[in-house]
Amino acid sequence: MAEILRCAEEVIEEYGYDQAAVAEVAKRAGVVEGTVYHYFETKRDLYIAVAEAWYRRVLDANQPTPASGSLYDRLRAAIRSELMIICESPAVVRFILMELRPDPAFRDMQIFAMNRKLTAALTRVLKDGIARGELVDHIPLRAVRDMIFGGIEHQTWAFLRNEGDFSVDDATDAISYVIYNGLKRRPPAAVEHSPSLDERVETLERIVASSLNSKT
Amino acid sequence: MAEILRCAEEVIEEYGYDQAAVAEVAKRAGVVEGTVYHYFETKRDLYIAVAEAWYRRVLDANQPTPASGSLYDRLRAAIRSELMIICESPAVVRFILMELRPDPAFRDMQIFAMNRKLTAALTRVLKDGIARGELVDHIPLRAVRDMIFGGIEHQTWAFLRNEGDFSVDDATDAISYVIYNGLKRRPPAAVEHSPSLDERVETLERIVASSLNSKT
Amino acid sequence: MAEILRCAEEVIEEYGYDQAAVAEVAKRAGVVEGTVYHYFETKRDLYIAVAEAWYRRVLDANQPTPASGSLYDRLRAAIRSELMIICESPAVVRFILMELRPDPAFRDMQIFAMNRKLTAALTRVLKDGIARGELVDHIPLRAVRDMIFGGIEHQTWAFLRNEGDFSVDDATDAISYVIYNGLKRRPPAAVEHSPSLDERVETLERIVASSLNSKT
Amino acid sequence: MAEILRCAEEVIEEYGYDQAAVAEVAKRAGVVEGTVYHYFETKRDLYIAVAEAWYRRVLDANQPTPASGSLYDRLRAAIRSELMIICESPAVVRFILMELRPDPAFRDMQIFAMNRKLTAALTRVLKDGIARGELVDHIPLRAVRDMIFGGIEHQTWAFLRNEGDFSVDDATDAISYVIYNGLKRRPPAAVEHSPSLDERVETLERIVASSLNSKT
DNA sequence: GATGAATGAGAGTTCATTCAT
DNA sequence: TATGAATGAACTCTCATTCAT
Repeated sequence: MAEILRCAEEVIEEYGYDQAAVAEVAKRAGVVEGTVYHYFETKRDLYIAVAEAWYRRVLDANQPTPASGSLYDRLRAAIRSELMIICESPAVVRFILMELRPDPAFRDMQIFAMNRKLTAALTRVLKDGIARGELVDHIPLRAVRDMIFGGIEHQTWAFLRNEGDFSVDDATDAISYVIYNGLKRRPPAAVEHSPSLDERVETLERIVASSLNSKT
Repeated sequence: MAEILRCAEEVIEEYGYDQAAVAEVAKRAGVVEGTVYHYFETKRDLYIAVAEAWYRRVLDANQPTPASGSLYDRLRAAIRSELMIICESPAVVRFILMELRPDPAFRDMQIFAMNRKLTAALTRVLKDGIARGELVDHIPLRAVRDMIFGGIEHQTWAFLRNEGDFSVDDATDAISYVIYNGLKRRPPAAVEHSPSLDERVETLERIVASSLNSKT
Repeated sequence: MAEILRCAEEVIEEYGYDQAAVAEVAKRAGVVEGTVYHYFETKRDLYIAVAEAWYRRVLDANQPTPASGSLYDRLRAAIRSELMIICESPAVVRFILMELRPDPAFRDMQIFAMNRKLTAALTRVLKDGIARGELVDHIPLRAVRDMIFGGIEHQTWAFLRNEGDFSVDDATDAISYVIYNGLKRRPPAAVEHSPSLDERVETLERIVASSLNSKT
Repeated sequence: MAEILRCAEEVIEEYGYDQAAVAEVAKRAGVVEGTVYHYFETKRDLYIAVAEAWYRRVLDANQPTPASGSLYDRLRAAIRSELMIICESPAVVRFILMELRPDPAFRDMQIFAMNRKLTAALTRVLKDGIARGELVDHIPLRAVRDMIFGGIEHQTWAFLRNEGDFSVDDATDAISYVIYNGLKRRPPAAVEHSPSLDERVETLERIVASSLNSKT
C-alpha cells in the first residue's frame, strides 16, 4: 500500500491529477487496478491519501521558522520554506487547491488542518508583524497569501516547462523583498498623492544623484 | 459559427480546457459535433479561436492606461485592468498560459502578439518607474508580473468557487499597494535605520555646495 | 470538373482509395465538397471517372507493341509498357483491381473494356507465342498475367515505400527473362525427373566448366 | 482473449486491415470494445498479435521442405507451401507486407523473424540452385520472390472474391513451372540458337582431351 | 451550376470503476 | 487480501453525403 502511494505521488507529479491514470499507478506499483481500488474507494481518495502522506512527511521534515530574529528574516524564512515545498510537489499542492478546496467538506478534512499547520508559519509572521506595528494592517492577509502562493506557482510552472532557469534563492529574495517592503508601515504620506516634505526631499535627492552620475 | 465560439467560451469557463468537451459545446450551440469540426480542425484550434476572439474583444474595450498621473495611479490602473480581464475569463487566460505558452510555436501565434499588447501596459508602467528611479531595479520584472498574475488568479479561483466575497476594487487596492510599496526605491538604510530629515537635509546641503564649487 | 478529376487522381495516388477524402479533393480543386457531389454521385463514381480518364490518356499515349520482331522482344516491350503504366499510377490500378473488379457489374463497365484493351497487347503476344508453338500451352494465361502483374505490383510497393531502389529496366529484364524462358517450349524431357541424355550432358558440362575454373 | 484473437483474424480476413473495426471484433467476441483495449494497446497491436499467433500456428504445422530430391521438386514444394499459407490468410500476409514492413522498427519485431523463417525455405532452394549452377544468377532474388508472391496474391484475391475457380495444385504447377524453367541455366544461345547434341558432345570431347593433356 | 453549412454514423481510444473468484 | 477480466460511458476526430439557397 505504501508502494501504491509512492507510485501515485510519482504519477501525479508527472501528469497532474486529471491525467494521472489509476492504471498507470497500478502498473508502476506492480499490482493490478483492482488492488488499488481495494485500498482506496476512488481515484480521488487515493490522491487525498497521497496528499496527506506528503503533508505528514513535509511537516515532519520542516523545522519551524525561528520566532526570533528580525521580522524580515522570519518572513523570508517562511516564504523560502513554502517555496521549496511547492516547488518539490507542485502537482500535489495544485490538487489540493483545485480539487479539494472547492469541496464543501474541505474544512472537515484532515488535509485542511494539515494545510493550515503548514501555512501557519507564514501567517504567524505576518500577524506578528502587524501586531507589533511593523506591518500595515489594512491589507487582507488572504490577498497577501495569494500573491505569495500565486507568484510562486507561476514561477514554478515556467520552470517545470523548461522556460528559463529558476533559482529558489532568487525567487525567495524577490518575493520576500516585495512583500516585506510592500507591507511595511511608513508615515501615511507614503501613499498620498500630494507630495509630502519627505517626498519632495526624496525627489531632490534623486535628481542630485542622477545629476552627479551624469557628470562622471 | 459565432454561436459555436460563444458556447465554447461558456463551456471552457465552466469546466476548464481539459474538461471542456466538444460534445458539450455542440449541444449548447444546437449542432452536432461534426459541425464543430467542420469549422475547427481540432478542439485545441477551437479554443485558440475562442481565445483570439476574446482578446480582440478585450483589446477593443480596454482603453489604454493613461501615461500621465502619478506612477502609483498608473500602476493601479494597469493592475485593475488586468484584474478585471482575468476575472472575467480566467479559464481562457489559463488555457493560454498552460496549453499554448509551452508550445514551441507560441511566439508565432496571433495570440502571442495579442497577449503582449494586453500586458504591455503593466510592463510599461513598471519599466518607466524603474527608469525614473522611482522603483528599484534589482527585482526581476518577471517575478513581479508573476506575483501580480498569480495573486489575481488565486483570488479569482476562490471567487469563482463561491468561497468568500470578492471585490475587484479591494483586490486592486491590496495588490497595487503591496507591489508599489514593495518596489518603491528608498534610501538603502530603509530596512535597518531610516535617516532623519535633519540628516538628509545636511547631506543635500553638502552635495549642493560641492556641486557649486566644482562649477567655478 | 476536369480540375476535380485532376486533383482526385493526385489524391488517390497519395493516399490510396480508402484514405482519399472527398474533402481533400475539393480543397485542392478550389471548390467545396458539394460541388464534387454535383458532378459525381458518390466518391466511388468520382474515382471511376478518374480511372476512365486515366485509361483514356494511357491508351492514347501507348503506341501498340510492334507485331514484328522476335517473340522475346515483343513480350519484353509489352511487359515494359505495363510496368511503366502501373508504376506511374499504382493506386488507380489497385482501385480497379480491388474495388471495381469484385463488383458483379464490373464486366458491364467501360473500365472493363478499357482494361481489356490495355492488357490485350500482352495477351496477344502470349497467345501468339503459344499458337506458333514457341511457348508452351499448358499454363493458364491468367496465371501468367497474375505473375507479371503481381510481380510488378510487389516491386512497385517497395519502391513507393522507399525500400531499396528500383529501375524500370531492371525489373523489365528480370520479369521478361523469367516469363519468356519459363514458358518457352523445349523438349518435354526438360521437366521430367529422370534425367534425359540432354540433362546428363548438361550436368557434365557444368562440372567440367567449374573444374576448369577452379584450376585457374 | 484467445476468443478475441480468433474473431480478429476472422474480421481481418473478411474486411482487410483498414476496414477491420475493433467494434466488430468485440461484437463477435461477445465483449465490449474496452475489453479489447484491455488486452491490446492499439488496433495495430491487436493485429500484430493476430499475425504472430497465425505465424506460430503455421510454422508448427508446416513440415520443412525436404532438402533432398531434385531442385524442381524442392522448389515446387516450397512454392506450394507458401501458396497454401497465403491462400488461407491473405489479409494477414497483406497486413504484414503493407502495414508492418514499412515500419522502421520492423526488423526488430518478432514477426520479422517469423516471416524470415517461413520464406527461408524458398530462398534456400533458390540460392542452392544458383550455387549449384542449375539456376542462373543474374536475376535478383527479390524480383523472383516478388513474382511468386505477387502471382499468388493476385490469384488468391480472385478466388476469395469468387471469381472463377481456383486449385492450389494448378496454381502451384503453373508458378513452379514458369519460375523453374524461367531461371534454369542453359547454354547462352538458348534464346537464339540451341546447340545440337552433336555440337555439345564435340565441345565436351575437346575439353576433356585438353584437360588430360594439361595433366601430363 | 455551385455553394457551404450541417449531418450522422462510426472510428479509435481512454479510464474510473465493478465484481466474481 | 488480491486478482484481472470486463464494463460502459465519454472523448476526440473523420468523412461520405445531403440540401436549402
